[in-house]
Amino acid sequence: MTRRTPRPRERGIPEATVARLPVYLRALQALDDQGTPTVSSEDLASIAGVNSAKLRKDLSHLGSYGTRGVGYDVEYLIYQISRELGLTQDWSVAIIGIGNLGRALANYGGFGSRGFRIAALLDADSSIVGDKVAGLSVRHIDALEDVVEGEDVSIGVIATPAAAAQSVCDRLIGCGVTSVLNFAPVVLNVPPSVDVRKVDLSIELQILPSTNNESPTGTAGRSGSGSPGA
Amino acid sequence: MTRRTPRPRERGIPEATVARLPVYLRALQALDDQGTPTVSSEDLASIAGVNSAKLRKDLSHLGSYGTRGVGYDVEYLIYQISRELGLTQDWSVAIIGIGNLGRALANYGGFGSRGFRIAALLDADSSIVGDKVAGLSVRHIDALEDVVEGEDVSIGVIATPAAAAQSVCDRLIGCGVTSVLNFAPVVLNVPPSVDVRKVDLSIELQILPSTNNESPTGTAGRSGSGSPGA
DNA sequence: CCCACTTTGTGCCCGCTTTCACAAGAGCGT
DNA sequence: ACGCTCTTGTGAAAGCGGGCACAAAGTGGG
Ligand SMILES: NC(=O)c1ccc[n+]([C@@H]2O[C@H](COP(=O)([O-])OP(=O)(O)OC[C@H]3O[C@@H](n4cnc5c(N)ncnc54)[C@H](O)[C@@H]3O)[C@@H](O)[C@H]2O)c1
Ligand SMILES: NC(=O)c1ccc[n+]([C@@H]2O[C@H](COP(=O)([O-])OP(=O)(O)OC[C@H]3O[C@@H](n4cnc5c(N)ncnc54)[C@H](O)[C@@H]3O)[C@@H](O)[C@H]2O)c1
Repeated sequence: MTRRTPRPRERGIPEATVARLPVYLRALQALDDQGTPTVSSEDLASIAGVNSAKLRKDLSHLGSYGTRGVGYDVEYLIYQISRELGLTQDWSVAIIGIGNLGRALANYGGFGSRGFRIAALLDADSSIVGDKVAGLSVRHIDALEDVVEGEDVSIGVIATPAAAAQSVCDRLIGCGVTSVLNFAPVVLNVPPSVDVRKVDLSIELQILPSTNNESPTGTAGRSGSGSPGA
Repeated sequence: MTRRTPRPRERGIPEATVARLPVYLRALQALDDQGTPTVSSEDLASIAGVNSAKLRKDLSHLGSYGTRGVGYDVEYLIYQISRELGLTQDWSVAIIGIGNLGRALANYGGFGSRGFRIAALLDADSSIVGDKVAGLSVRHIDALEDVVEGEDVSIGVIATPAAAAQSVCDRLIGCGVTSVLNFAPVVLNVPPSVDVRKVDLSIELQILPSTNNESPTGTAGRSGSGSPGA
């Protein structure tokens, strides 16, 4: 107890913590759905697959929202984490490249339910433009600037072939998008003000055998899931 | 009784390094394709989007394969990294859950070219079973054990709904699969001998806005999956 | 043979994370 | 009020990982 202000000039919550908040959030929502009113750090940590001390330290960055001897109020914690993650407002997302992966993403219902609205689908292939995917009409990539402005898009999802990714990214940034989720297997070059996250499925596969193959007999493997995030 | 395992783990390449090796590998293959015989750590680091000192340190874990004053031999380095990652042999992969995501994965050509052979597609929905996807016939989940044994599957990719993921995972482990790539938004419970990696697209999205909202300092974009590592 | 130049491999330091361990707080039964 | 039990919040320590900076090693020209 050294702080008195509920929301001090916090320089920011550690990145590692932020990366785990969504995991806690999902666990909490599951608990909420089944009517659990409160949960201890031990139980929540177990569901989320992390150490309970880590969970408590993570949550302590948000403030003291727990009650000693009792635990955390599930609904209240959901609200606090959502607020911290900026999920209390909706974000508009544009998906660029409506191929195998782009379609899967567009058809996935799990985004909308979390405050992410898929606002537009864009592709360069004129034989795809105009198709209806997940209730949206695919628009031509030339309209990118118009779409971003018109739909107030702040997140771009790149699912184009690798060769097109950088130029698409540049155009997104050019019209004000500050967050990019990239599925193409290339390193995108962006100014520091833009946040890029990369999801590379091939790399995940390549890491898999090596981590496990290394030692002949029972090594200390990893039980939880690893998303180093960085 | 306070001290448990003093960390028996030794003899391995740092996990953070392993996670970057595939990135270097891809950069090297691009160089090889265009006929470049050698490359300096500076240049390779630039392509891979990392610090050159970090790259050198990463490579030093594999051995001293560089030549001072010259750089690294591209082909030789490709071989060494591939060997370290266990990519010199082929791995059989089974995809379970042939929905939006499972289909995208099955249709993706980038896996086969890297030593991963998609050996089987499995689903519980009998209206899907028998369909041809990416040249493979979808088989019923009941045949999982037979398929794993018959095709010598060592990597399972779970693309089922969250509710089915744990049971599918248990069955995979039960018939000898030691590596699992999980796309379902749940934390899988597995014995330490099994390596699970999670790719959670929703989480990536949720992290995106918050990381960028913060202060302008040090928010250089760039990240692995989650990864953070994870 | 020597010197100037290039590039690797690594010692060292620093900051971020994780984990432990425990005091302080909160509820409950008596 | 008191003591017991449960659980949080957090110092402190340990462990990684990143990056600077430099000596060592290799190349090429004269
Ligand atoms: N499908 C997967 O499971 C998978 C796995 C790992 C990585 N990836 C990566 O994701 C990306 C997409 O994969 P995919 O399987 O969907 O490929 P895909 O070829 O099926 O789809 C790519 C789409 O992008 C469109 N496109 C091409 N250039 C464009 C441009 N300049 N602007 C807008 N759209 C453009 C194409 O018309 C096509 O519809 C690729 O970079 C791939 O390497 C995919
Ligand atoms: N599609 C995406 O972009 C996306 C994004 C993030 C996360 N995910 C996650 O990936 C998973 C799959 O997503 P999807 O969009 O492909 O869902 P989907 O509903 O389209 O496909 C799921 C498939 O799994 C099959 N299935 C169900 N139970 C099964 C069982 N016990 N054994 C074998 N197969 C079974 C279903 O028949 C269906 O074909 C989900 O967990 C989802 O949350 C998907």
